[in-house]
Amino acid sequence: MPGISKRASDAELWGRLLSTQQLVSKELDIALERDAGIPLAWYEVLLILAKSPERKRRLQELERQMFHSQSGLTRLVDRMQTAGHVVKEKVSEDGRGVYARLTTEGMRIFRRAAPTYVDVIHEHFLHQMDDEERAVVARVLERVRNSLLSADEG
Amino acid sequence: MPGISKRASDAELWGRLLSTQQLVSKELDIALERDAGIPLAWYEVLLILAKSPERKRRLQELERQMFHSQSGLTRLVDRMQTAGHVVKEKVSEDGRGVYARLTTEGMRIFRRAAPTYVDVIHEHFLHQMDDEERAVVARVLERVRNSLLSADEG
DNA sequence: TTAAGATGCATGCGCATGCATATAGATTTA
DNA sequence: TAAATCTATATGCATGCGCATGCATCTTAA
Repeated sequence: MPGISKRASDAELWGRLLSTQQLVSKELDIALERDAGIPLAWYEVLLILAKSPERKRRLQELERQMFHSQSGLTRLVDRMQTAGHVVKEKVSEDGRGVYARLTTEGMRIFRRAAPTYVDVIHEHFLHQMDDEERAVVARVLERVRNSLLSADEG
Repeated sequence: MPGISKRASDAELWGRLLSTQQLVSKELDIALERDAGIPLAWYEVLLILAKSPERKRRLQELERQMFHSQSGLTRLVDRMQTAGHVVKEKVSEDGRGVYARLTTEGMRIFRRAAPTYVDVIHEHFLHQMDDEERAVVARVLERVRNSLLSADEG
């Protein structure tokens, strides 16, 4: 009954993606908390800022690159500022805007956290597939994402 | 430079999985809220219960099949009971245990929600890949999940 | 140049979550 | 069989989130 088993595995595919994401994220969060004392959400901000010119980025841009609401991002950055990892700075060209800028301390924490993050992703995710499988997964995920992003426009 | 682009796409692969999961989940949540008036988390409970013998399941078992803490599950079921979708019942063989049982109303809501759920998963996820790709993705995700589950035991 | 609307961020509020702990019942052990 | 231990669920508490809204600033157009 290839038809039946095919349908069954189809129905499960989304569930597998979900549990994979949850398990890897949980693993990342625990490892980062242990090795660098920060939650995963903070690492994601540190990563974006560390790759940005002048190690700063407007909240607005952070919001688009992350999956947080606007208010959620404001407060996430607030907490990181309290912890000394970032500072908020006014945007001179736009009186409404605010930059989040990485501090030296924030950069230090990022450097400590990065190897942990990379290790977990490699060990539990990337190393579990060969080159060909990686290519297929990348292609499929990209297609799915584009389908959703273009749907949102309408 | 195949080496460089390969590394670049590797680094992004986890990010793509993450954003795919977030976008599809968001889409599901919005669609279910609109068509059946329930959040995604409720649908997941309804689905498990609807497939269970006598449409009931112990909280303990629900907890294992879902990604919620024990207390989170207690309260999720509480809210669904308040809404009339499930009832909690004592387990006669174990005085500590509690069943969550689907009510007629809960089943009604599930029947209304199911087509929406299935449609979104198909349109935005399953239909975005062919049979061969589906097989690869299923295989890879299963391997990743097993790697994480066996790691947790240690 | 000024009024109408759009944009960027902050904040009050209520909800859901997880952790730690409490409680009640089951099981093991001496 | 009483005490110790373990298990299933509930609950107090702190935290983080999103929505709705507020306020300041920018843009547009007549």
